[in-house]
This record gives sequence, structure tokens and C-alpha cells, in this order.
Amino acid sequence: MSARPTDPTCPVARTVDIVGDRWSLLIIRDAFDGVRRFSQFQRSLGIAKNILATRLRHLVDAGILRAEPSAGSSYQDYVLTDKGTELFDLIVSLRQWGQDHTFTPGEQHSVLVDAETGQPVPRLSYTTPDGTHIRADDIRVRKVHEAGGPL
Amino acid sequence: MSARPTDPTCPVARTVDIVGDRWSLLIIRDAFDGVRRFSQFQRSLGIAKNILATRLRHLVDAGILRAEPSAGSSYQDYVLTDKGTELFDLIVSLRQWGQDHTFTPGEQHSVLVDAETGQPVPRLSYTTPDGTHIRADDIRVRKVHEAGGPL
DNA sequence: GGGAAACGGTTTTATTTTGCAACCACGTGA
DNA sequence: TCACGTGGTTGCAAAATAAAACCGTTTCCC
Repeated sequence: MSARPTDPTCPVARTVDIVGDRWSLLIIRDAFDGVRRFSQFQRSLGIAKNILATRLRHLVDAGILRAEPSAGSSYQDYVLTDKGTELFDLIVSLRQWGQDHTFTPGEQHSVLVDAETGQPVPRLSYTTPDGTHIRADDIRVRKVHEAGGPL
Repeated sequence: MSARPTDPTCPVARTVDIVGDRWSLLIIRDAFDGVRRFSQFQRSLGIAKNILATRLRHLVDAGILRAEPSAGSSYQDYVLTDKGTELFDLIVSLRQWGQDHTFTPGEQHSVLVDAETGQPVPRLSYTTPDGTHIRADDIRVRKVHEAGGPL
């Protein structure tokens, strides 16, 4: 996806190189919403067919989507692989920030609901395994060239 | 940033319209790492100056960065606003997925460490306020046109 | 089975975005 | 003051994206 490789030691940069463009992110969002077929993506996104084709190819090549035969049809479905499904947190992050910062109070938007009960999902936050919340000030990034003990 | 407005009821789409491109995301990443000056961004990213200028302008217009006078200089700093700082989860999501899926076992990469102790931050996961972990299968998206009670 | 429409693309061509290099005014440092 | 760094802008070339036409296959429907 990326022209020139970005900082090769930064996981953020590597992810951005793979999914860091408008259409890829929206395709992945749709995939989480159950969109599977070429024409469904096209209608949902209003994307040109040629660029949809190249994006799907890239995402398949990247192991994020898998093309598999569609049930009861000779066409194929594009479905999230496990690797793709693990982009869930990323889509949630996009969604939550969008809810918080791009809608006026009364404005309607789609919401996450519990698959069983249909109840809205409360706001999610990042925590460590022991339940501690982490915010931006709590951490910093240690680059690979910095000292810091073995691994 | 976006040519044609995407689905106006989807918070994911709105966020993608604002920060859903390679350079904006990397600029925001750098901002979290303490980069503040035009030339620092330029050197860190290897980005052309004209496109850096337009991206910074967009991010300032979007309220994600703020241009403020640099301490002890007549130049200015670009610093994250509160709105921008709340993109922290998004950058963490990019980072964690990148760590998990774009590095081979032995390969070195930058890591998040505790600002105080310098210890690596354990893997973060999304939880509800009562501590429940949420995964992709647990939820679905309810679109605005679907019924679902008031609001 | 036959015709029409939908599907899943590819190709061609136009438009937009990006990247590069040169340039420039202002600040700063020696 | 003289050179260099900063923070851009401008003009041009290259690349990515978008729109439209086209095309073989599949499915729908009678």
C-alpha cells in the first residue's frame, strides 16, 4: 500500500502501511458488519470498482481478508481472517473517537450493541490484564536503539 | 480530507474522513512521542514539506493539533489538543496490531513503557467499566434507521 | 430453455493527489 | 554580517484515484 517504507521499527508505521488508508479501513469496518460480497462493498461504500478490486486484493494478500466460495453460489465471499478480526480494537477506537468528537449532541449515529441482548455497549477503555486503566500520560515509547536491558 | 462525504451516520467513517490517511496518523503518532516542530516532523517522517504543511493545517483545523508559540523561540510548536490526545486509543490499537502481526518473533521494535518505571506496558484490551472484556463476536452495529427504542 | 439483468471484475481515460525540487523571507548563532 | 536553519510556497512530474465503458459469467424469472 505504501510507496516508500516508513520507520521499520515502529509497529504503528507498519500497521499504517497496511491499512492506513480511507478505503481499506472502511472495507474492514463493513466486513465486521457482515458485508461479504464485492457488490455489497461497492454499494455500501460508493467506491469505484477498479479501486475496490485492488483494495480487496491487497487485503487478501495481507492476510486480513480471505476469499472463499459463497454459500449456495459460484461467486465468492470476502471474509475476515483471524488476523483481520484482530483489527476489532482499531475499528472500535475509530468509532469511539468519532462518537465523542464528530457528532453534535442530538445527532443520530450507529451504535455498538450487545449481540445477545441488543443493549448498547458502554464505553470501552484500554486496561492492563490486572484492570488498570492506561492513559496517554502514563506511558512513553521506547525506541529500539535506546538502552533498556535485554529485549 | 475526504473527497466525497462517506456514510454520515457512521462514527467510524467520520473519523476516517479526518485522520484516515497515512501521514495524518503518523503525524499524530509523532506528536504523542513529543515531536512538536515542523522540521522535526519532516525529518522524522521523510515527508515532503508541502504535504506536511497541508496536513498540519488540516489537523489544526480539525482541532487535533494546536499551533502555539515555541518556548524560547519565535517559531511555533504543534501540540496535541485534548481532542487530539483522545486519539491515544487509536494509536495504541495500531501499535498492538502491528506488534502482533507485522513482526517476526526475533525482530526488534519500539515498545510502550511505563513513564515512571520504564517497564514495558502489558498488552491492553478493551473492557467495559465493570471490567468485562469485549471481543468482535460479542457485539454488532445497530444502524440509525433500525428500530431500537428512543435514542 | 431463453432473455434479461446482476455479478465481478478489467481497461481506458480524466482528474486529483502526492512527491520533488527550487525558491524565499525570516530567525538564529557565531 | 554572513551563513545556515526554519517554515513554509510554488511549479512541475509522477502516481494514485475516480468515472465510464466494456465483457464474460452467473443468476433470476418466465
